[in-house]
Amino acid sequence: MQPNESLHLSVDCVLFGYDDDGLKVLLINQKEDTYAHAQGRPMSQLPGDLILIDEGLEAAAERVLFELTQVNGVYLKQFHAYGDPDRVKDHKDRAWLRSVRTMPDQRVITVGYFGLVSLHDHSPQPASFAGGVSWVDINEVGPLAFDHNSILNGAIEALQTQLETHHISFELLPKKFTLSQLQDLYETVLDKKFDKRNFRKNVKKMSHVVPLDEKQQGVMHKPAQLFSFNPDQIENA
Amino acid sequence: MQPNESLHLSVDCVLFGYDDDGLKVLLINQKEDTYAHAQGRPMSQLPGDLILIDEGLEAAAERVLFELTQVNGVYLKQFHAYGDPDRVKDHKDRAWLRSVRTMPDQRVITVGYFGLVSLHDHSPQPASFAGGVSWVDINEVGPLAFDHNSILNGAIEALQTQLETHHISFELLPKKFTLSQLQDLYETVLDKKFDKRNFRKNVKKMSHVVPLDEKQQGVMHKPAQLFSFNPDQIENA
DNA sequence: CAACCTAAGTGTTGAAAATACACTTTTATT
DNA sequence: AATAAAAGTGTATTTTCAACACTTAGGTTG
Repeated sequence: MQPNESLHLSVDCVLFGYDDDGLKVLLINQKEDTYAHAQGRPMSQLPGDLILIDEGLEAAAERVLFELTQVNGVYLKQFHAYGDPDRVKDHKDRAWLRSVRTMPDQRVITVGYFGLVSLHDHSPQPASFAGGVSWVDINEVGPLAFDHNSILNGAIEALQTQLETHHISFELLPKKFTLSQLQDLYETVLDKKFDKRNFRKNVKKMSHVVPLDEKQQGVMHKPAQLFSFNPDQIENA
Repeated sequence: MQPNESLHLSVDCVLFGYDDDGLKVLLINQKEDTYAHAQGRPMSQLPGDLILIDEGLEAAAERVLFELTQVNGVYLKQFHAYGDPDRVKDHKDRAWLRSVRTMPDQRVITVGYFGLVSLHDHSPQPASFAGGVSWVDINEVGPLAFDHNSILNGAIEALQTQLETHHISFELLPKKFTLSQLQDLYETVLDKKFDKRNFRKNVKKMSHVVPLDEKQQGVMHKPAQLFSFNPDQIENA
């Protein structure tokens, strides 16, 4: 038997964006004339694409994100491969596939990457040509096409794990940030509350979080000290 | 452009076996007439195979392991996908590929799974037809074909992480085991020493490790109490 | 059967880390 | 000058972690 003679491979990207009003994911709304339906409504999906014949997996993920957001150099991490033979065979998804693929019935294995961008400084706007691309609050994501809800869940778990084990928070914050912003980030991503004083005690131990000679301005309360990350100091523990 | 019109997908399995003299990996020695060379010696590789057209990823990994060991139901966990476009293009690997593949020049993306078996009770012997399959001590693995050394390293890291976060040690131990065996397992896998008394204090807190009314026999020292795992009691924390 | 060998088994103490908790300060606004 | 809003700060308690040495049970040996 000729194995996997027609088997396709894609990457799907879960791009997390964070700002002061929460954690969001970049989703694509399927176009009007081609969309799939869930309870009569058009569906969204994660950005993704088939990988090119000579392209590495991470390179493919970078390409997909760049095409959508024009942003380069986002933090990207592979988290899981999804290969259920029927993962693109659901009825609701077939119509859309027929409209965009030359071989819509092919099995597709996909490798999931999650990416992190800060929406504070510069909001990477969805590239103009990419109609229907939008940031959706992580708690307001409805049913997605294919198995994208479970891919999203996998990405959220991976993000939570990494936030606790690696030092990636600065990927989601502005270059200068307050300790309250840092704490809000942890609370949002990990979905639990921290004690303010204890949290700050822990931050003081992190040598890569450095205080600046600068304060918040224009706020109608005591202005907070600003901090930044020194990536050189990230201790790999 | 037609993307990935000829791109292959495989699974590679890192099967860890454990017994009282250490942690081993199942490796395949490439056959005499087809082998690749490293410094003039035949090379080994991880067991793996192209996935079949209608087969799930985990199913493919199970099949590969069953064909080699005749053992079913081993603990299996996906840990990473490897997709460097050149990962099977090294000169030393080409000869072997030409001898076993109909399309030896195709790019192959592979998904890595690691598996766990205890070599205490029943040693799963390499299936007879699979010539040149053997258990190699984890510290004595030489250069492997393709990128299999880095896949192996990825598997070891994943195993270490999981041992500390999930309760998987019983997959590597006999059904009845002593606390010294359990400690040896942790020390071998994590490559560090533990204090005996502190280790045993921690084990007493694990509700899924239950003492039996049974002791070791035939040892020329104080016989140890036997324990077993109660998988129902594994608290998912 | 006594001496001996081997690994099993067992508690305490001090240090470090994690938790719980409430008031004062600084700025902008009215 | 009073007010509103979030920033910033210290201590006492509990829990966890780390270090450390002798006694016990069974088998073997002379």
